[in-house]
Amino acid sequence: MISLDANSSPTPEELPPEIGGLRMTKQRREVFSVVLAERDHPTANDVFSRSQKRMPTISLATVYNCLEALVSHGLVRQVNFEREPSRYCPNLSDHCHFQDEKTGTIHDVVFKEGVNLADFLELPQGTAVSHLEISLKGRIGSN
Amino acid sequence: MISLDANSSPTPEELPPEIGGLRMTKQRREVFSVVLAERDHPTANDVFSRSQKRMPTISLATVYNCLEALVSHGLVRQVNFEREPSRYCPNLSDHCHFQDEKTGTIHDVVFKEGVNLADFLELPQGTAVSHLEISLKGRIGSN
DNA sequence: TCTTCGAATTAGAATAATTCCAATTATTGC
DNA sequence: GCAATAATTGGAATTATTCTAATTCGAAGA
Repeated sequence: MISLDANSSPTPEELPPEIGGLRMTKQRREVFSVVLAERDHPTANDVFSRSQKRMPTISLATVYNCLEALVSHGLVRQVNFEREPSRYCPNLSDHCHFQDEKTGTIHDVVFKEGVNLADFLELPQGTAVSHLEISLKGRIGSN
Repeated sequence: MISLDANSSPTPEELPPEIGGLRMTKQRREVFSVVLAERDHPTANDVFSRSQKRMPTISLATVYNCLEALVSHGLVRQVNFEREPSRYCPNLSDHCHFQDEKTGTIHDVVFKEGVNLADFLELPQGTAVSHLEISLKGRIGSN
């Protein structure tokens, strides 16, 4: 699996020819490595401009295509806050997101050990949840 | 307060001149009564076309203005599912939303008695959550 | 009742994120 | 190396939403 080591992330060249069933191309490697590199929940546009540094010919449409491919193969998570542009997150562990209202910064928030949906939601019986998104907004500390 | 009785919802004329600090106008009454009338999480466009039935001169911009006024005064909730158009919900009780992937229908899901955020989230200390949105997607029953 | 003045409404233009399209370019399997 | 297939590209199109500037409304005071 692709490591999320905080101190080092793979360069595009280090990524294998296939990940999780998704055939990697030069552009997909570039985009994926950009998303892996900084855990700051970049928008498609952010990814685009960062990718352009190494690959000036990449197009925004391709960035969208690559992100969609990565998301649909479960390699990257798409994060939405209300009607803001989607953001992308390489952290695949179970977590949700908190946005600091002051700065706009998004922080990962993990679930407490061993909790699961049915513990806090009155789900109608027979529901199979395939997708869950929890988004928090607020202030942090003394801000 | 405005009742959410399942069997009857106020006509625009029945709404008072001011609700929750928001001065009501003809259009705001119309829009509000439309949102109160059917709990099917309509989009702004849905609200627009329903409003046009009684008030053919209302404009889409006004519907957006009214919805925004109602939302910012806490009379209506804005509901987002990924990048779909926003929907509007008159249910002000603490709840979240489940979207049936088959039909697109959105159902309200209530929290279990007495649960609160801190019970299931590892929130960094000092965070004040001002806004929370939980969106589920999946299949229901035998669908 | 008449006037005034801020707020609300309106139509239409503008914006911005995202998707689509048709043409080109890569890549894979033979 | 050569089809066949898939990915990339630039630009146009789409679409939800917001903005703008002009008009209209409505409450409050004269």
